[in-house]
Amino acid sequence: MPERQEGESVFERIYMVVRQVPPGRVTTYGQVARIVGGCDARTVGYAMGALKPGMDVPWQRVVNSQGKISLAGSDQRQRLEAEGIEFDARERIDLKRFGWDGPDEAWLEAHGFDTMWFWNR
DNA sequence: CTTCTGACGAAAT
DNA sequence: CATTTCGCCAGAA
Repeated sequence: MPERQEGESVFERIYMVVRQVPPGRVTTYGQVARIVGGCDARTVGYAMGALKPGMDVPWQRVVNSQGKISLAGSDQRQRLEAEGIEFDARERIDLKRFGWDGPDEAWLEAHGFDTMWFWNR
């Protein structure tokens, strides 16, 4: 079974996964937590909140399970629209259209994540 | 060492 | 639909 590498905190593994989300697609706090394993959606939120300038993580591509933006008063919506993502009249993103499928099995394997996620996704 | 504090989610009520 | 509850974090005070 996959184990965390020495020196890799849960936050660092969360950032690794979020960096895999391509422009024009979004993931959710819960989905990232399921991929990383060993943490929950709340932890992913904490990790995003702990980002510091220069960390190069596409935080704008992480939205909540309802397809809405959780961080009010930011330019998150503008950033996403600039990538081609559309919002409906209720400020929601259609996850069926813009949701990310998640990393492929090879990537999970190469980075020490549980590949069972791939089959349970 | 303890307490507090944040970008969440699913289920039960 | 609105609330409540509780769950594998990290850094600052």
